Amino acid sequence: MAERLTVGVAARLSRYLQVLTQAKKMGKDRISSQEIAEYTNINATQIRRDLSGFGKFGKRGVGYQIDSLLAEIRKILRTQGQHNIALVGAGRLGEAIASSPIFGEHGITIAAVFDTDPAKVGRAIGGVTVSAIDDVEQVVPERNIIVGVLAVPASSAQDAADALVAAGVKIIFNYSEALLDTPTDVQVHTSNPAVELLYALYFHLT
Amino acid sequence: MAERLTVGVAARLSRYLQVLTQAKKMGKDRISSQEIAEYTNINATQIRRDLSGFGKFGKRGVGYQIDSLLAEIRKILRTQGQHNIALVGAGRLGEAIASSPIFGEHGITIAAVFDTDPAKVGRAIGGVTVSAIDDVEQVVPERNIIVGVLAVPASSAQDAADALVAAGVKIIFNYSEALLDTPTDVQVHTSNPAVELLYALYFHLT
DNA sequence: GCAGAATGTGACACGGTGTCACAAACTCGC
DNA sequence: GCGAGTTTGTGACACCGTGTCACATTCTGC
Repeated sequence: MAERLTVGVAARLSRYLQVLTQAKKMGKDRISSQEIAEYTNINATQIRRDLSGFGKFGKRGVGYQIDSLLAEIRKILRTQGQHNIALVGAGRLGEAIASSPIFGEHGITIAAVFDTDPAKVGRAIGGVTVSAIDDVEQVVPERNIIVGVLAVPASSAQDAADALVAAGVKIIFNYSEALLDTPTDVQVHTSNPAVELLYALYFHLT
Repeated sequence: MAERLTVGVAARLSRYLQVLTQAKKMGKDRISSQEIAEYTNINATQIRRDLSGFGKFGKRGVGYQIDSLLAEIRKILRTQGQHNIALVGAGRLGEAIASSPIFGEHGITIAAVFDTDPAKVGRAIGGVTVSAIDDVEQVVPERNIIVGVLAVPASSAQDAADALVAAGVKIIFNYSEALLDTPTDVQVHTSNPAVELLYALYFHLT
């Protein structure tokens, strides 16, 4: 119950969350382990085993009720409530992120947007007013934010990361190619589409 | 030599590629397994073992020469040459992707951009002229493209994917939250920041 | 030439993953 | 209400990737 999940299980559960959310949007209300397997390329037996380790969520002969399974997985991942995050960078990428419905679907709210460019401060993107980067230290603790998303050029990524860390952010999603130096208690997730692409290409070529 | 890499090894090699590329940009020319370990959270012994499986690339007491190690890893991943990719969607996200230097750094060229909006066709983004989506079937084979990147809303993602698949694309990077139905010989990589965030949150909370 | 640093590699334990097989439980049609 | 079909839940087991310790080897710099 209170055991820590292994990275593998947690990763797969997240994946199920994604599939279930979409399946629900498509109007389905039940789903079988077989169907999830088709979308995730994860073995159906493995899926059932992952889930049955936490309780009996399915009905034999029927499958899983999407709504209740979603709730169960969120409970397991302890991510049921609302989460506030901060976005740094109000450029094209920042705007694209802010206006995406993808976060809202999973209970995540972009509660603050920052930019260094004075011309952008005060404008609203995705329903949030852009603040100056200097306000980070005040706004971040105030709104209980522990996750920051960097949508800035590589050249200013480290500065932005430093500001977030100083304000108490513990998880950073870095959408620049820069490597970030951060304290060990801060998790950095760097997304590098180019490298992921090379990785995918390798498996295509073999 | 011609063995297939396991997914774990390939994933780690990609990660090294990312770190090495950045380290090179920072002006370094040598790097130790220990330094790579700090940036990747991968065990230093594991790194050395991964690399030594393919040859003796490092010098004892010194470390690895970044340039030559980059070349070796690219050789192992068989991604040395130039790769052309297609981008679908010339909105904010598409523009952000097209103008990012991240692909060029790894030998990837955005060789075509498509959009359904006639107002965007003909405009240039990231140095490439936007084509109408109907041109996909002609342009994609012509430019030897097997990778497509979807930067479109979820509602049109499936249509765009269908067009790419029909034109011969085998690998799709999906930046919408939609689940895509594709033939089994097409790899789909769906990037879902919200789900990755929940995953990261779980480990922070424990 | 010596101290220090970093690689390359053997050995080994651990745990996650894939897989087969099968009972149990549910739905549906008749 | 019965039987056919479907799908979950689970035991058992083999396999392999991963982490780790240890240590010889080799290089740099002084």
